[in-house]
Amino acid sequence: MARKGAADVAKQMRRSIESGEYRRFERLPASRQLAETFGVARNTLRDALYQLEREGLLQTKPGSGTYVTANEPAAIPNALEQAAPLELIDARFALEPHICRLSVLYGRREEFERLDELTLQMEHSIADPQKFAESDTAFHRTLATSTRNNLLIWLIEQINTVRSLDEWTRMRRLTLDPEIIKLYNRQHRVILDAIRTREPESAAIAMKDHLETARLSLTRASAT
Amino acid sequence: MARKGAADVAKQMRRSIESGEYRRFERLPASRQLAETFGVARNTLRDALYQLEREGLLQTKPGSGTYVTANEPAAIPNALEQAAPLELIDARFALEPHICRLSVLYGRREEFERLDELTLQMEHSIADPQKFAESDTAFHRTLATSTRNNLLIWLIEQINTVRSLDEWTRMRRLTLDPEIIKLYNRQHRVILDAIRTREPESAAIAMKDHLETARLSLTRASAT
DNA sequence: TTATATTGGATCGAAATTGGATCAATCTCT
DNA sequence: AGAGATTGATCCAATTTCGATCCAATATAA
Repeated sequence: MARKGAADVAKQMRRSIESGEYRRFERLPASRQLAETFGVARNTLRDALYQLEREGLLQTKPGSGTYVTANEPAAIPNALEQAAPLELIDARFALEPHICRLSVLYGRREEFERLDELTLQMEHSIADPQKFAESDTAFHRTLATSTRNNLLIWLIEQINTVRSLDEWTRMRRLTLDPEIIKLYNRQHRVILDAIRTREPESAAIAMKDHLETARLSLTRASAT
Repeated sequence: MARKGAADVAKQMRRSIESGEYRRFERLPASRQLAETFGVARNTLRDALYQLEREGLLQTKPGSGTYVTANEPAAIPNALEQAAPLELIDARFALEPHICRLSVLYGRREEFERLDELTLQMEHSIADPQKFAESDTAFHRTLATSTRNNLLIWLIEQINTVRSLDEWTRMRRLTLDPEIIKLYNRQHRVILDAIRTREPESAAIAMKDHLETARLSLTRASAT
């Protein structure tokens, strides 16, 4: 073999196409540019393209460009459905602490009152996991809303979509015993208080604690 | 340099339609105006429209206008298309530092090598904002990939579709002068080094610095 | 209804961009 | 050392894009 390899480039491009980065009918960048992007000679890149063309993924027209002929867009929404429980926790770990910080900055009084309401609801749902879960979802959604950041709101919505899937409701029945709910409620209080007193870092840390608890109860449940 | 082809315009419009930016039965802007919007000759734009018409997405009536005929998937709602520049920065602020931490935990050597490659490319693109931006996008995408978290990867993909929109390319032209690119390159190095030496918090902090810089240059550009 | 403006449709040559092809030099692995 | 792959460079032919101009169909306002 040698340094980079036409096969390696082909492999990488195949993944890009299958992942939906390039979709049907779309034109790939020019071969000269693609070669530079992959850090490879144009000759090698053309070998890679030729390989993919023989597989029926691409079609290249002289003087025009190289076009994607096949592709399965079904892979995109699957990323959400197939998300593993721990993957979801990690995603929330990334998003929600910062959402707390932004909520401190941009949140409005009426949203904080709404959060207070939802927390009260959860505190009255200690024996009802179903109702607790609904309020909990609304709590995190409202938190996202209070950032006034449409993109973040949308991202949280997507994550909530995952949480409402079948497997997740089952998982929740396993983890949501009254003791856990009480703990979650205390944590929600801490988060809300920190936001109301305008302490961004305290709020973020409180959220991290909350998510850490969720991760623990999840791993414990899946271990049994 | 890289001229924009009809297929590229078609790609953008296809995604705009599928994302719901243009709704069913709605009339598109006039072809002359659309051509200017895309920074392309009217001839090229018409080729793009013709492609989309053959795909059944559009229908054009001489003397009247071009109308959207299909648009049901609604997989990606408006929130993504209408995201403001600062909203996007905040979303990345939430996601990417934690992605750095996860990359330290789960990243593989070949991905770090790919990141190194991309950094080199960016360091050779100081005078070419277009190429820099492409490599930059790939850098952050690869970073997400290295977390092995499909949900996070998907979220970053969604955000990247926003970054590729028209307004963003225009905004990039305003902010990406050689000095800024050099600074970004240094920051990318710091991030990558921290990940390679397995220092999650350093990597996260470096990423925060990087995004803070991006935010500053953005606010400065929009202030002028 | 009529006049005017706006829309898409079509064509043209010049310039730019694209993929196709080839070759000697160099590198990598056996 | 030898076989095979990669590189970097050059030239070529096919195609596209551009910018401009003119035409026809429709929409709008008087």
